[in-house]
Amino acid sequence: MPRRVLLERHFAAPTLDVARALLGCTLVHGNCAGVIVEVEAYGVDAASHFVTRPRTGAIMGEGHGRIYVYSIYGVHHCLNFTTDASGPGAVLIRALEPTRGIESMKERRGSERLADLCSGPARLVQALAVDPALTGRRVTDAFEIVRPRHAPDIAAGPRIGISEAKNLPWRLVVKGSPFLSRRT
DNA sequence: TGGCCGATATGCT
DNA sequence: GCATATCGGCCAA
Repeated sequence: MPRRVLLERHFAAPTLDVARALLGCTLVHGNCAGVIVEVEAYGVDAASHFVTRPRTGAIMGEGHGRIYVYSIYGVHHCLNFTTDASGPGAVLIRALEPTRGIESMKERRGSERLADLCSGPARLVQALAVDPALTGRRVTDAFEIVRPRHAPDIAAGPRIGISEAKNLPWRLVVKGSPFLSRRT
């Protein structure tokens, strides 16, 4: 049975295509894993770190298939994978359905409730113990991303928590998942 | 060097 | 639904 693992070249596609492909995939990091149920695409739009954080966000334009972990509101960190061989881009991982290492996740998160472990970009970074120092490394060095047998049903809407470019429907979710960061 | 703002999470009303 | 902690990144001065 073939392993359906994403390779560096899969991140070379346009950002929205990569975002769609990531939904439903199992993201493995250390002893923990979860199914990706919510992502957001960022390019050169007004809400993108490539524009608003020209120094740290420059990594979005320096190749694809790289890890970009940024800090926000002081104590939080969020995980992105860079995309698009022909321009700046990244996909923000916003929520997972926890599948493996759940006891570790509960300890790190200080919560027993399954839906609180990875339902938010900073929550999943804490649950999986993603190290911000991984920024710049290859995605495949620190993560294994396994495709689902069947593509999930996807819904799109505006991205969360931004003040610019609110109209772009670049937040993609697995339709009906109870593990989203917000109800749709 | 100071000040502003943010791709958030949490707790309270 | 709303307030706010908390500090890195950025830029103006």
